Amino acid sequence: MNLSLPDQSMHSSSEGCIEDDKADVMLPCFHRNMYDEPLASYSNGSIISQLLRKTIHSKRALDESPFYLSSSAVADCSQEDQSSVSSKDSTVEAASPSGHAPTGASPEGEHAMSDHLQAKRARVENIIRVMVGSPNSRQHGDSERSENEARDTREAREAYRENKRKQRLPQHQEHSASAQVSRKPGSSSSDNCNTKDEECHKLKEQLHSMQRLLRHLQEKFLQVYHQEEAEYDRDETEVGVERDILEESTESHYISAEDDFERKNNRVAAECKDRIKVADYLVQARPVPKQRICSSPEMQISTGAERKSQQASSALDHSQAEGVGIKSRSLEYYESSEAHSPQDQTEALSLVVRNEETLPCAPGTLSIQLQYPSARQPHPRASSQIWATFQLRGSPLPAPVYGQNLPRLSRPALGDHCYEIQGHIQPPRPSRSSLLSWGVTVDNLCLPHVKIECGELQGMADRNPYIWVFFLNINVNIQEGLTPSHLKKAKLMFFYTRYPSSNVLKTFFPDVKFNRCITSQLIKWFSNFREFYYIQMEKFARQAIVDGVTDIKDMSVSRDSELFRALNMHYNKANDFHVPDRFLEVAEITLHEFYNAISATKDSDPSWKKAIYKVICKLDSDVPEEFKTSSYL
DNA sequence: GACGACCCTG
DNA sequence: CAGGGTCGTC
Repeated sequence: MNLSLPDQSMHSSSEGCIEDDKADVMLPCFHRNMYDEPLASYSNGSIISQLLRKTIHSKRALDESPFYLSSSAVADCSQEDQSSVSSKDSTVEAASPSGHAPTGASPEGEHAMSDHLQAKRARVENIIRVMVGSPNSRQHGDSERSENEARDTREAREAYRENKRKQRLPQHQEHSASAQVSRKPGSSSSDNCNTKDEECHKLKEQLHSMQRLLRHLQEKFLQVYHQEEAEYDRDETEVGVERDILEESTESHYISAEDDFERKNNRVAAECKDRIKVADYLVQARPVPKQRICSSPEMQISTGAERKSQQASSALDHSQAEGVGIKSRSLEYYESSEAHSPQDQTEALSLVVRNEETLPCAPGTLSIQLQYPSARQPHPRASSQIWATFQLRGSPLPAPVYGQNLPRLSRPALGDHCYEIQGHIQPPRPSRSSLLSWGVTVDNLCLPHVKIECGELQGMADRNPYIWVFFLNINVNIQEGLTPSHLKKAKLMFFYTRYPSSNVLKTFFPDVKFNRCITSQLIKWFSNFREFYYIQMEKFARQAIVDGVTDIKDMSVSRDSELFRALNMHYNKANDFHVPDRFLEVAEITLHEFYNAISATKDSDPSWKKAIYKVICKLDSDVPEEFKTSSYL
């Protein structure tokens, strides 16, 4: 078994390098969807929303990144699209490979067009109108402009009654109208060929304008992502939830935001506030029978095939099928090589067991709180975020809850705007009847309600693309507790730092609500890691001496060496993480330190290792920023 | 005395 | 990996 896989860098395996991906952010969307797929596939909402959804899905590296949409970006594209719309020359026939005979593009020629073609044109214009300005936007300030445009269009094409009718359709009918577009095959005469070519050209221009918009949005996204990496203070956003929500609608803090965008932003905020019961949204848990937990582990464990299948599902599939950006999934832990069934997890549960004996467990509730960011947010652009805090309520929650597999946010396969809850709430010891109330999977716990709420949001987003600004930044935090994933993350962090400070731990476990116990436990973890590390070093150093090694130059640590394999197996059991070269260097230095000390018989001193510890402590390196992402693993 | 690191044990 | 004991530091 080759334990050193140079190509399995953490950047490429889980997130992808941001810089590398930057150029291709939208390619999957446009290369495939924009030109190849029929527009009917976007019938479930605005095309922009759908495209954003797909595009975002292709950019998983931007998870949890702050994002804001500058008004200039919107204005640019809107202007382009508006002009395209007002050209009144677009049609979906442009995408048809069949081609049709040309026709005159003059008003006279248009009048000669068949009613059928006119109807199609009207529908296409309607689609474009949906893309350019949402009904919500029209309601709040663009209505005059839209109506004027519509009136101009009608005046220019008096004969287009169909067009008139379509443009007056209420928003819920617009979707169905747009869905009809590509279902009707073209049947125009050959006289329309020139017009169609021109319309084809116009439509492509509109598509390109949308492409530019998306590129602009994603550049902004990346820009903010990089600027905010080290600045975010989660605690600031967790307090004063409702007050902040209220304040948010009147306070905008975008550095480069212009009035237009701020107005839209506040409008969306107000809309969210009205339509969502933001704070204190409690969903009652529904306990499931004990047998379901104890005797049906397959219900809790996703097989590899299942997981692949789940991950293969696109964001569109999930979103359209369920209308929600939050899904549950079996905990990654159970799919890893560390444990293959709940019963395998035993040793790490002592804390939980200890607590559950003193804390009665009643049916839990899952609180979903969508928060607008605090006005005290240190970074102005962070005010474009919504925080969705998942919090267990309703009964004493065993704390710390390490080993209990609380739902956690994970980098989703669904897209950056779609967050999922992974894991299950289940008693760590299924045999304990006192914990049956926790024996509910997240699926059964609350997701139907969550879906409803998120479905509302998504529906809003479909009608108003601007709300995607907020969707993109929904973040989910569990309130407290360390999960097996946190342990795995800590082990990987050990490759960089053997002596992390509590501040470092807090920084790199942003989804953990720190208290004294949590901090101690994390520190204890690293203490255990060090213990294993130094034991291995001493063992191999002594073995080298026994083997007759006389020069430390003969003691190197490579990815093929037995020492590295032992360490890698301990900290990176799944071997899905590319251990940094620096760790090999530190390991080699440590090995040499032990060798030299033992050779000098310093080990007769009871505290002979302390000098080595001091040396190794200084070799700590910075943990990559990527580890700050709670769903990094 | 609180806290953390280390050591040892299970 | 957790718990308990010891020791050093503040």
